[in-house]
Amino acid sequence: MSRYLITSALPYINGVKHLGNLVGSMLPADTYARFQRARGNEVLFICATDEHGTPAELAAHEAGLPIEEYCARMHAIQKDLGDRFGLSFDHFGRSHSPQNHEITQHFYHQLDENGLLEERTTTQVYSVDDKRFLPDRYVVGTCPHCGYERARGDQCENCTRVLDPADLIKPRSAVSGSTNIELRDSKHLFLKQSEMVGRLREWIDSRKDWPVLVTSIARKWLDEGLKDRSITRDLRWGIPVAYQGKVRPGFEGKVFYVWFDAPIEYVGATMEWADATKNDWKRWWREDSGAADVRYVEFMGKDNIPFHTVGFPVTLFGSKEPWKVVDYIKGLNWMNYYGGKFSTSGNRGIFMDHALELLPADYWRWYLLANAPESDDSNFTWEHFQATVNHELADVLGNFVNRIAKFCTARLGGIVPAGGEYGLLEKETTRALEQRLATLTALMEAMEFRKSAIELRSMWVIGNEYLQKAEPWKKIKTDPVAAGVSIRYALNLAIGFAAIAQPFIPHATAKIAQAIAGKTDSLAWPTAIADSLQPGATIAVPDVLFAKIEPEQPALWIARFGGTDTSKN
RNA sequence: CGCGGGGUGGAGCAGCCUGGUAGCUCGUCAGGCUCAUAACCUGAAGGCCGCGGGUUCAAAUCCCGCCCCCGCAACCA
Repeated sequence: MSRYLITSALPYINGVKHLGNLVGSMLPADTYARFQRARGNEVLFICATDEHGTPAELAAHEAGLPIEEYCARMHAIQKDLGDRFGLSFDHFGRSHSPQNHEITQHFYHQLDENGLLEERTTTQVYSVDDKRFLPDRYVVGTCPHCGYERARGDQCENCTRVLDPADLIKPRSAVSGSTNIELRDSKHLFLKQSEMVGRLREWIDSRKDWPVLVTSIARKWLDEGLKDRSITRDLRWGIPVAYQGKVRPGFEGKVFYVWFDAPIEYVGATMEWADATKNDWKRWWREDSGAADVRYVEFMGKDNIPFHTVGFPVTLFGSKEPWKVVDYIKGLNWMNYYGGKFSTSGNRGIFMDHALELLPADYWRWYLLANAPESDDSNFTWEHFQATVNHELADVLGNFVNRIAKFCTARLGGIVPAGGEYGLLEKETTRALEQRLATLTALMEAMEFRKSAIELRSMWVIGNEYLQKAEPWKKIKTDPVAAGVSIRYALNLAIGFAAIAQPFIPHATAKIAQAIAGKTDSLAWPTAIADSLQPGATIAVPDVLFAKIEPEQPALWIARFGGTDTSKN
């Protein structure tokens, strides 16, 4: 038995996540966690909401709630949605937890002790009316290059030029619109990443098996020369720049930058889990406390890769303590919606709560994983979604289970038939399936979900082919024993199909296992196509596993969720 | 010359690293079956593998140049 620490990129707190976020990290991570558990491995699957930063403060302000309450509510909503999507986190924490305060401040202290922090004064935009410093992107004004009037302080959307907020003509606050803004000096802590380049490059170069997407992004940053990075911000909401209760002099009213404390929350959330369940978090994170044999896998969208290949490792290495660092990074591209980005403000795309109002979680899980943006960005369309669900889930898998269960019930009273031996057809079918099972297992091990889905579907098709050749509906008239053999074999296949599909569609496979085998516990990952049903046992016909999406639905959904307008949001 | 990813039958993808009959799903057409969610199974048509050049006995695959699409450029997360 091996031990797997699996983390998913932390969803940001400021709203319900869309399907692109889901397929970009949480869902593939869950599928891998379920697969490893089914194989009998010890798994700790960690996720959390990322709660700090300016957007959270502004979203809370918009909602008319104190930031603490806003985050608590949004956390509860995201946790509930995750549960309903079947995301099997061992713990879904909060980056604002006391545990994360403690461990973030610990890392700060270690980095400081090791001489990797430096105080520097920077000039920042301050909005007098908002009584707050503004991140560059929250300052808007007229672009000095092209005259675009709503250029952001970091970049002009119109001419794409990179800007400095001081360049803007007639700058104003994006928060309140106030023009009463000024530049103020502010002291911040910089992490001397530049001193870590050699160590990081050595580490990245040693990761021979990482995806190109991941190493190329990481190398790009190193090649360009790592800049020292400010790890503090002038905000109220966040983790204070303090250690053991004492605020660093001159840093009153400042907090750590979210990108410093967010990855640390992987550790923080593990501490939350350990406190809640009386477990030992160090066993998963400290190589001097038993974590040396842990395989640590991180899942994230490509936008997150720099922070996990550079930012977080700098923190861990810089502490000069024996922390577990990531062994493998599964980076995913974007899933687009009709060729454009999912967008909250533009009312484009599907969000987790809306998705579940329309259809059960497994429909979404299957479609998203079978079309996961692994080698390239992928594209969501309702037409494709409908075709995928109807054919692969309803017609191929659902119908296979349904036809054999109904036949057994109608002709044999739902009793698993005894007697007879498997013949050539069964043996050939088993051999074909076991070949594919070996491939599937390797693909799952490699986190190739899209290809795994193809393999799964191929195995289900073999089930239908088998019935077509075995023809129990004919044989039952002439050779009841042979018909019984076919039915018994096909029922066992249904259980096997449920076991291998469980990481993808856990709710439906639980229904299959319950109806056919009366099993309520989760199914183990099979190593062979084996008989698990007792002859003489009673089966039931499961309710329709996957109802079809009606032909007229896509047009209605496009009207509701957008889909024709691909202009920029 | 900023960086990265991609361009393969009507649609969506695999194959490229480790050159050697171009594979899968949907769609289309024809047939079979009738246990089943008007489902399932079988077969067929359809591709100068973005463009140009090079290496080689042989290039979708390796090399060079060009064109087009997407994303990212570190104080948004």
